[in-house]
Amino acid sequence: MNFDFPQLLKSLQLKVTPQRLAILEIMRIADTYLSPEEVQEQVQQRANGKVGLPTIYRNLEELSAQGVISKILHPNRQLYYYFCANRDHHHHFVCLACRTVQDLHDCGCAEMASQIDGQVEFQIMQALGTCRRCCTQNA
Amino acid sequence: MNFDFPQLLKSLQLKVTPQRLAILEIMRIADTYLSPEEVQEQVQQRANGKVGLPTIYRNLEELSAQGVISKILHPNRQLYYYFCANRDHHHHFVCLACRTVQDLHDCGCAEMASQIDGQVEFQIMQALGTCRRCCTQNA
DNA sequence: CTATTAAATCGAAATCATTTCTATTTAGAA
DNA sequence: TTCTAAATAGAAATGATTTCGATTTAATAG
Repeated sequence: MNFDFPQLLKSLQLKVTPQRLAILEIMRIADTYLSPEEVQEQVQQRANGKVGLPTIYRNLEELSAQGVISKILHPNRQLYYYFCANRDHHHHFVCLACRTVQDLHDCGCAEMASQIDGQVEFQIMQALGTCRRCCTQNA
Repeated sequence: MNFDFPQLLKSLQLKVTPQRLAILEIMRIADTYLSPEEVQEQVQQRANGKVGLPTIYRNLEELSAQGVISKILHPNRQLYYYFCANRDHHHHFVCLACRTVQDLHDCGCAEMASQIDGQVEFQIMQALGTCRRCCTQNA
């Protein structure tokens, strides 16, 4: 992963705006997944200024579409986002209690794809639950 | 799959209401996935009477939670439901064009689960795209 | 068959995450 | 510096989904 965000944005043909840089930086240092509103709060704290929620939504979606951050589908039907430096093909296990994310490497994606009679455009593979740490604490 | 819906409902400790039976029947005969509103329309046509949307939503969710029908997460963020007679562990490939659903058998779920350091509560595995038939037609 | 009761339904209204809209600003190219 | 397409801001709209209270009903027991 390229941590030179200005350059990263340029390579994606996106303008280098302070808002985008702030969003990327917040996402990078977060160690849990965040909701758009949480991203807004933290961006505003950091920048000491206002950033509109539509801007947050738009950028998170763009960055997610470009594969820079990953989207998390929560059972509560809200969207969350997570910055993952790992560029290899992999999936996530999401702890709903502490909001941490584990990378999962081995998967059957290729095997599954080979069974599909058509062209895959979206693929969702995600496990959600309670990580061992949280399981232990609540036991 | 048990197609004796009254008995099925009893086994799930759900009351056997005309609304539930109508929903199950509509889902069973549908050959594509349906939105809650579409289920409502078809239920009302069939029953020649009104059924409230909250009833539809509640029942689809209950039946989905019990594994009787499966939920489809659409990129447009709406929920759709699909009745699948196949009771074995499997996943789906969903055609966004014609709304048909293919069963996918081989998957790496077990392998993925074994990597997870925690307890899985929800697992989403779904591929969406365009089936071969639709690919061909639009080419 | 009737009484009872918890579950289910109805319809209206509320919710609220997300998106749209339009005016304004700004990054980046010329 | 000028220009322009892209990006942002703020307010407002959207619309799928959920909640609420009142009413009905399925199912059990007498």
